[in-house]
Amino acid sequence: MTSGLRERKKRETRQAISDIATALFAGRGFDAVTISQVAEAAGVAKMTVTNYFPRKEDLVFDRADTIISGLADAINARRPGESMLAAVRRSYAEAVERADVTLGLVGPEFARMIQDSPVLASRGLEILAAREQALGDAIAAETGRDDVLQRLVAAQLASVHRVLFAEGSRRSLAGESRAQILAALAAAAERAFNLLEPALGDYGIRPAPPAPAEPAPG
Amino acid sequence: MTSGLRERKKRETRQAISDIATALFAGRGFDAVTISQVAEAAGVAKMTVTNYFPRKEDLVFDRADTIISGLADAINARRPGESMLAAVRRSYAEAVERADVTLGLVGPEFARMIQDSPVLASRGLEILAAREQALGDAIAAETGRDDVLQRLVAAQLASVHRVLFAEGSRRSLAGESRAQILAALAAAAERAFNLLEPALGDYGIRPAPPAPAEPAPG
DNA sequence: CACAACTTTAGGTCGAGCATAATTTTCTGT
DNA sequence: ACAGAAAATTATGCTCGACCTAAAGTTGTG
Repeated sequence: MTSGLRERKKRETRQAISDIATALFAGRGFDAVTISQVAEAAGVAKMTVTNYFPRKEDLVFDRADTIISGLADAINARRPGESMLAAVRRSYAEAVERADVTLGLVGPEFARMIQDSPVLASRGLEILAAREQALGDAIAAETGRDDVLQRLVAAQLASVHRVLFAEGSRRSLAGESRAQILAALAAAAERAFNLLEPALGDYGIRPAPPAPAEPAPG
Repeated sequence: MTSGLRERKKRETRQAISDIATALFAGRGFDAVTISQVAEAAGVAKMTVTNYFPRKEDLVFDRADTIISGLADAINARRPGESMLAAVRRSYAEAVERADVTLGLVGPEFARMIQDSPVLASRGLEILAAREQALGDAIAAETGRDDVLQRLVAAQLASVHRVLFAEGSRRSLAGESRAQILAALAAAAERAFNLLEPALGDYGIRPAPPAPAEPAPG
């Protein structure tokens, strides 16, 4: 269950630690803040911080799971007749619609914090690699095949998100407004997905489902 | 100059340390060998190892620079009338021709060593990211433009190498022979580059050079 | 041959990550 | 409500990578 006092406290403690840590990092820089300082600021033991966040980077990339599974989810949620490319394109458009932070709208301090810390940048790469891996797994599962081609398709689809994320971060760092960035990203996404259209336009189209409760023909 | 005794000794020391370290790592695993042990085995002080290889991972990825600049070099070396895609395709074919190690023919122990160490795997991602970055820079320099499109082209081209590298490593780990792997990679590369052909076939074609010492027309 | 420039070494600091056991807090059954 | 089980948190201590500084050793040069 997720309703007991124990579970609630755990979630609260975890969130409190993460919040305080992010604030400290954004202010002084990731490498200039020690885990002990985070623990002290959060009013817990150093070991408790380590228990919740095995690596220091985890304090920053708290929602990594969502990002990692996002593309695979988009593939799995594609509609009948929709190609994988179309599904990813649609999921991106929807993310723009709701101004999703994971598009790169992370705020200047946050972007700078990551950029200034090799450890964080490296962890970012790991997350992106894991996302592409998860997408590749999903594609392999869907198509029933797993060779270079499936992995390359995954790489191409994931590349769009990745490059657009970099663009979003760049514009965010440059001080552009959120609306400005979203408009630019939407336009760039159009061009980017269009580039992939000839190669991937008819790849992984979900077949129409078996006819519903209509009287079967014959 | 690089001919003095001092320079020669430096190169020898560096190489000796790197060789001994790689042997130790391959035998016992990257994380199970400390820098002190490497230093002791090489007969130098711990600090000397650190001086040559600021990070422990550098002991393994010694020739990272070559890999990082490889794709950018391929772009820059393309022939008149040759597209960027064609240049990368050709450079890959040439690498297969000479059985280049960087295709993923790294040997089972080496591949396992990297796979078993999060630190090394992460450093591998950094190198791949740096290569894509360098390729993107080269493309931007050549085209005189640097926006999402150029970076996406770089991502797609680099993806081929990356996915094929993973395939090479996988087959290497599976115990396939070098010749077997090379044949498989060559075939897969054909399919992979063909997939990109419609999107990138006429991107970044190098213009014909100004006519040579022929009498100018008119 | 002496001095400058450079390399190597010695010794120490700091922080992340991990292990273990003790202690406190929450949950469960009666 | 209470005892005992289970889980979370804390206290303590260790190893190792990364970094710093000063001294000692080595090579190049006038």
